[in-house]
Amino acid sequence: MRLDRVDERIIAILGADARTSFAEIGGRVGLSPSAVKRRLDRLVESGAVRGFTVVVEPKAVGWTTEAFIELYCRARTSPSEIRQGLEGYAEVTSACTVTGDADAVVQVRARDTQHLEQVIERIGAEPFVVRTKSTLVLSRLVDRPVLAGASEVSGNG
Amino acid sequence: MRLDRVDERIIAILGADARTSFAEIGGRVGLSPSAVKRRLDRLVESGAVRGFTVVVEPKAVGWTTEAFIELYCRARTSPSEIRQGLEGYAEVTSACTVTGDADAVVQVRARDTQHLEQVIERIGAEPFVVRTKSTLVLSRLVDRPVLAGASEVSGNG
DNA sequence: TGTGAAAACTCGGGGTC
DNA sequence: GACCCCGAGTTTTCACA
Repeated sequence: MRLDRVDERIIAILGADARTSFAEIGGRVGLSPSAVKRRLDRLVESGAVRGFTVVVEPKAVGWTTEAFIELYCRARTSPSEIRQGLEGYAEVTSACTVTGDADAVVQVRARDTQHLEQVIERIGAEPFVVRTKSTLVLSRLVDRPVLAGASEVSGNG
Repeated sequence: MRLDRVDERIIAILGADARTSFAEIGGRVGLSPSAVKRRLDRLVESGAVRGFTVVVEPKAVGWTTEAFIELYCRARTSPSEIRQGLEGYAEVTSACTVTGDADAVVQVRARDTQHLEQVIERIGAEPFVVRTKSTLVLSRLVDRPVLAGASEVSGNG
C-alpha cells in the first residue's frame, strides 16, 4: 500500500504513543477525528500497521539477560524450517536469516545467564542446527521498538 | 518494582493488543475495569511499562533493508560515547555493547541497499569507530516486539 | 478493591466537495 | 474518493465507600 505524508505522520504520532486519541492526532495533522480513524483502519487493513502493543522494560519484569545466537545450519535447511523450529520459544524475540558466515541470527531474552544457557542448549539441539555461536549483550544503548520518527526523515535520501 | 501474576497477565494481554479495553482485561483477569487501570497506571509510573506503540511493517512503509553492523571501537571508548554517537541516526533501531570480538552491535533499517551503504559509511566515520563489519538481513523469521506471552511461561525455568 | 456517574472517545451514517 | 459533521453506544476516569 502507498502511504502519503499524512499517513506517515499518523504512524509517527502513534509510534510515540499508541493511545493518542483520534481527536488529538487530527488536531496535529489537520484532519477530523473520523478521517484519522478511516486512515488508521486502512493502514491496519492493508497490513502496514500490524497492531498495537506495550513497550515493556524487560529488566523491570525480571528478564535481565539478552544475547545474540548465531545459527550454523545443516545444508539445505529452509528459512521456514528455522522459523518453525524457533517460534515456539518464548525467549526468542527476533530471528532472521543473514549473509556472512552464519545462516541465521536469533535474539533471545532470558531471566539470567543460567536460563540463557538452557535456551542456547535447547536451540543447539534443534535438528537443523549444526552449531551455535553466542554473543552476550552487555548494555543496551539504543532501543527503538518502532521506527521512531523514521517517517519524519524519510525524505533525506 | 515487583509484579504479581495479575500484573504479568495484564502486560501479556496488552502485549498482544494494546487497545484491549479495561473492561475486557478485567473480565479475563478477574478485576474491575478501574482496578485494571490503577494497576496499569502504576506499571507505567514505575517504568515497568515504558509506553504504547504501533507495530509497523517496515516493508509497507518503504523500508525494505535491514542489517547488523558490528562496531570495533577505539581503545577506551565508553558505552555512553557510543550511545551519544548513534542516537542521532533515525535508521538505528537498536544498539548494544557485546562480548566477543566486536565492541557493539548496531541494528539499522534503511530504504534500500544504497541508503544502507550511506548509513554504514556515516557510522564508520564516527570518531570512536575503528572499523565496522556488516551483516545483511535476508529474511525476517520471527519478530516479537514485546515478550509475547513471556510472562505466561516465566514459571518454567 | 468495587461502584457509579460524568466526561471523553469511538464508530458509523448521511451529505459535501 | 476523501472529507466533515453529528448522534448513539462504549470506554475511560475519578470521587467515594
